[in-house]
Amino acid sequence: MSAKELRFYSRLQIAAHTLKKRSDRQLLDVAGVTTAQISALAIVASETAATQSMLANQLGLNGSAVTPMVRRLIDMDMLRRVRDESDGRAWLLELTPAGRETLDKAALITDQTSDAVDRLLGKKTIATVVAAMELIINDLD
Amino acid sequence: MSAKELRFYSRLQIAAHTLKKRSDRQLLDVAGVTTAQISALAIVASETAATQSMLANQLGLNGSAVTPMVRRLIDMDMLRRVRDESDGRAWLLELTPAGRETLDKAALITDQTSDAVDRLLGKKTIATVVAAMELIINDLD
DNA sequence: TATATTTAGTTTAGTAGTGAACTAAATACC
DNA sequence: GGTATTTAGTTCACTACTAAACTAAATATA
Repeated sequence: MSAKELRFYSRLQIAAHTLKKRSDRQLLDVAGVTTAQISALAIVASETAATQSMLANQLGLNGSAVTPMVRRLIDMDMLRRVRDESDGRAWLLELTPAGRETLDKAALITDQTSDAVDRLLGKKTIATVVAAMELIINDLD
Repeated sequence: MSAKELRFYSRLQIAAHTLKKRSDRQLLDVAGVTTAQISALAIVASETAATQSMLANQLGLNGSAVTPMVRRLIDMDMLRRVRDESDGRAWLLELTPAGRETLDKAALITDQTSDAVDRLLGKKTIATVVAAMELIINDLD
């Protein structure tokens, strides 16, 4: 059966959306942030010199989506930004203590979700799906 | 490797978003509609008595998302709606000739995307991924 | 039959994304 | 060194989603 016959596109979109909805609900409840915001905080935490364009790149987003997202995180006191000394156009992003605390609190939820996915799909299927997602992200002409 | 270690959630979200972005661009260019709108039109076309709650259900959306989506499609003259005789709360949705024409035109693009996915992933992987997405949609507690 | 509950759809305020057009800094190039 | 191009970020108008609170019709129940 082909991608068309199996309605690959629809099922991928609906599954991603269903999982996002569930995670957003739990995260908002426990840590007061959305999954998109946690993704951004996680990237900033893992990079020594995070900029907005790096964020856009790693999240697969347009730069214009990152501007309001960073603004909201700054308003929430999760993130701080300073001008990059070596590039007057760029901002360097860093976590505030509150941002780090939120990231830790959120990990309790995201780990639970991962465990549920492990139980539901099994390691072999997870590896196959992740490899397929990598191909779609990087190699779809 | 577990879902957590492989960052299953992130990769699923980014792949779904990347594919959506690409499809939206092509569809808007050729048929003047988005992938979300085509999904809605496709469901209305396949059901004999489509209502908004059925649409919400099949798309995994909240009902409140469907109201403005249907309104836009009616404004674009792709969809018509009439009160359900047997249930005074519900609307019955049907395609206009322009809606059917758009759906046909869009199929040229969505088929191309499916073909690209077929070449990129292969039938076996596609079947595995679709089965995994079904599990996430239906069986994630 | 009257009341309670469920179901279909809407409204509102907020988050999250797009693409296009823009400013300003950095870089390439002749 | 001056011009052209690229890159970082912003703004704008738009689509698209959420949860919560709502109206009104349908259904269940005491």
